Parts: sequence; structure tokens; C-alpha cells
Amino acid sequence: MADTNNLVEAAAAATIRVGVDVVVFTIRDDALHVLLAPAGSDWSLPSDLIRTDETVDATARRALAHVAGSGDVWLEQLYTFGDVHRVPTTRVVSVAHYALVSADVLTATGSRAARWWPLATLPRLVLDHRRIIDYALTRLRNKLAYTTVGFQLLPARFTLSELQRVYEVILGRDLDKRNFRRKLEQLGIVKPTREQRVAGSGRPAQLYRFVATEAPEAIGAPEPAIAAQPVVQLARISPVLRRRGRAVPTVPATEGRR
Amino acid sequence: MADTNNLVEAAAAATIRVGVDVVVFTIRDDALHVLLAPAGSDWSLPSDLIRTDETVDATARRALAHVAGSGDVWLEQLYTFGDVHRVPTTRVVSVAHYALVSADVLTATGSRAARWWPLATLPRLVLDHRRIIDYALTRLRNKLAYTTVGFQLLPARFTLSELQRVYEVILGRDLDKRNFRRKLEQLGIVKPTREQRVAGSGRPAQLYRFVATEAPEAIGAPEPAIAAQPVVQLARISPVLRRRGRAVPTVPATEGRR
DNA sequence: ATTGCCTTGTGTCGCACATACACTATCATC
DNA sequence: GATGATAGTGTATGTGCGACACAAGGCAAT
Repeated sequence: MADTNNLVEAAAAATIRVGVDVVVFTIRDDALHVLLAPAGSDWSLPSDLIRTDETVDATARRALAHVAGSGDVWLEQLYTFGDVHRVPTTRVVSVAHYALVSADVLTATGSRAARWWPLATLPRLVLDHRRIIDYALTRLRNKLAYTTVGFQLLPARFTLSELQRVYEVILGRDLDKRNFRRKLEQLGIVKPTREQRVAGSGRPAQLYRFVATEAPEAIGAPEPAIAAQPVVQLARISPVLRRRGRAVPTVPATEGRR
Repeated sequence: MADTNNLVEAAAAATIRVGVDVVVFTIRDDALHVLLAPAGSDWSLPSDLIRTDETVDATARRALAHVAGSGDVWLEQLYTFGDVHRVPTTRVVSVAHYALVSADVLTATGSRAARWWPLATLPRLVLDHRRIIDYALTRLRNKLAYTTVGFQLLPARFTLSELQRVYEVILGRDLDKRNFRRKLEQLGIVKPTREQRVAGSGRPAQLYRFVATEAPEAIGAPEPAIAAQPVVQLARISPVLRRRGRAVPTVPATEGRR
């Protein structure tokens, strides 16, 4: 039975599975949350195995649609985790992704028992999922600083204060309102809409919408399949500290230069 | 024959192979080169299939050692290419990497028929390898601008002019000698050695060595398995153009602001 | 209608830093 | 010792980042 032999051979050579894990971020109550699915007593990232007739990207979107409602969400490949024993039983290489969804989409959390967990108090996680989340977070921070991904966490229309809050929450530091708005205006990536209001308490706020720039420099790749982002710096990851008060009047800089 | 059935089942479920491609960069004759292996009438990136008992990273290093001599080279994961038909015959998902080797290591190009090709005149490439190289290049450019990877392309001791040349070649633009050196000194990432000389023609140059900073901010990930790089900006990808001559004396900036 | 409360929205100044720019120093070669 | 070639060095200028405080516009309670 040559046929069977071929199959046996194939099975022996290809005992590696390829999976996909997706870290889904959103912002709720001024805090970053990730979407987790129950897995026994622990929790797990939305994940799935790649089918032979399916792009890696497609698998990620499928895994995402399982738990969150579908709709178009921003999704990017993160890293491929290929440790030998990351799954104890079999060999599974995982192509990790991360996704950003707006807080209004998230309420329509698709069916399953998935829950949003604040990053500060994550439950016990399956396998190496904790590590994946950690990495996704640092990547998100970096990307936030020099691209416009931040807008993906907001609905189509938003106030500038909401936008600023997104940045503050993710970067973990406060931003100056006036500097933030100046930067936005200078970049020209938001446009005011006619609508106002939203909040209940104070002065009504202007609603803005995101205006994509034509990406003078694409980061990522020329290929459309690889997410490309315009390079803009909306905020630094960590601010350049400005020494206040009696700053040494540029003294030993010239001399100390050697 | 339950045994055979299981195997057949396994073979059907796991017909996805996982490969690794490595884009090896070096600098020769003031130009970026990549290492390619002959593949029929076309050329191919160094690549290999992942073994079940082997980390993805280990596979990359193995593929690298095949063609280039081993030794420790800087290697980073790039992207996982998972199109269904990227390999016509079977389904192979490729975890692409890129590596930087110094020009002196490269002369000891390990055994095989691999050759260095200047990026400007690449030969016909197998599969989607051209696309992988393109992506690796944009990633290298970006990474060069805000990390210290550039040093990986040089031997342990180098002159500042050599270092500057690396940056110029990769960024594709000239840098100002004085500004470049001032920035280096200010960052404190190079230290002069006792040795001098190298060249044959002009004034002998001081030799420097790279001094790693303690990475106040790591980019990449907290996990050691994922390459972490200190954040330093040695040069911008594209310079901020300075309008020369009769610059409008800050006039409509205030008024034109809205 | 007035008051208090809460959030939005706006301008300036100082400093650090990126950019532009030109000449001297030191070696080898002829 | 003249020529050629590369190494090495300082200054002036504009701009963007960061720090900082108060008036405006709604709602709600009185």
C-alpha cells in the first residue's frame, strides 16, 4: 500500500501544528483591557489552528470573529512564538497577532463566554499567553508613539479629550492638553465635524474624526498584506525631562565636552 | 487498522510545514548586500524546515550556519509569511528572519555556493523571496534609525567614518560628519581604543569600539528570547529639511495656524 | 435668574537639539 | 617639500518639545 506509506511518511515529517493567538485590546473605564476566553480554570487568548486552505491572516480574523463580533478591526501580526515546549503535549508554533477595537464595538461581544479583563488584574493564563500579552503591550506602546493606531481604539467620531485619554492610558503617563492639541493640529490628522456634545456634565465638546494622511513614509512594508502605517509622532513614549528652575546655564557642557 | 487511520487523520490535519528564511545583510564596497544560495536557475534565501525538537530561532541559526560561517551573528525575527500559495506544491508557512554580519566575517563565507548580491542588482528569486527581502530592508532602515543595530555590520573595532558610511548606505542619504560625531559622543556609545590607522591613504583614523548602553528603554520585549534594543536615535530616516536663505521671519505661522 | 460645578478650549516662553557650513591636521606618495 | 587624501573639529540659527493658567460654555441645583 504505497498510498498509506506516503501518508505515514507525511505524518511523521509534519508533526508541527501552526496556531494563531490574538491579543484583542480595547479601552474601558480609562484602562486597557484584553479579551480572554475561559479555558478550564484558566483563561486563554482567542486562538485557532491554521487550516491548509487559509492565510495566516485569515485564521487570525476567524479566531477574532469567534469571540468578538466580526466587523472590520485593526489587526497586525506580532511575533511568532516557536519554543519547543510552549505546548506540553504537541508541537505548536504560534503566530501571535494583536488587534485594536473601539469601545463601542466591544459591547457587541460576540456570543461566547469571552470576557474583557483589565491589564492590571489579569487572571491565570494558559501556556505562554501571558508573555504574548506582555509583548503585545510593549509593541502597542511603541506603535502608538509614532503611528496613528491610537484612533483604532475609538469610534469614528470622538472628542479630543477622549483621544488624549487613550494615549495617556496606554503610555501610562499624563499628557499636556495644549501640547497634545497643538501637535494634532499641526499634523492635520483630525478634522472637526459639525456635531458637538456627548458628555453630560461640563461644557460640550467638539466631535472630531480621523483623517488619514497619505503616508509620506510607510512603516511596515510596501506590500499591502503587511500593515503599513504612516510615520507621525503624536507623543513620545517617555518625555524628555525638562530641568526646571535654576538650570545650570549651559556651563560645563562646552568645557566638559573634553 | 486503527493505527493507520490515526496516521492518515494526522497527516490530513497537519499538512502544513513551517519553514524559516533568513535575509543576511552585510556591507561591501559601500553597498548593502544579501546572501543568496543558488536554486536551479534562480536564487534563494538561506532557508530550512523547522524540526520538531527545535526552536524557530534555532532553525534560523542553522539555516544561517549552512551558508555563512557560524559565529555569533545578530539575528531577529522579521515576519511570518503565510499565504496559501506562496509555495505552489505544498503549504509552507515561512517565519522570515534577518541577520546582520560584519564585512570581515563574511569573507569566511561557509563552504556552499552562496554568493553576496548587491541589493541594487538582485537576480531572479525563488517564491516570494523578493518580497521578504524588500520587507527586511524597510525594517532594517527603521531599526537603524532608532537603535544601535548598525554596529552589527562592522567588526569590533572601526573608524567613525566607517560607521557613518554604514548609516549612509542603508539610509540612502548623506550625513553630516560633524553632526554625526557630535551625536555619537553625546550618546556615549562609542569609546576610542588605543589603536589607530587602518587605511592606506589619508590621515590615520582613530579606532573605536561599540559600548552598549544599559538600555534605559528596551524596544522589542522584556523577554530575552525576543531581541531587545536600546532606544537611541543616531540618525533620522529622513532629515527635517531646513529652509535656507531668506526664511520668512516666522510670519504667518501664528496667523496661519488656523 | 443666579450660583456652583464641571469640562472644553486656548497662547507663550525657554531650552535643547537638529541642521547647515569650512578649514586645519596628519599621514603617504612622488 | 609639494600633492593628495582622509581625519578631525566649532558655531550660528531655527524649530519643536515641554511647562504653565485661565476664560468659556454648558448643566443642575437652589
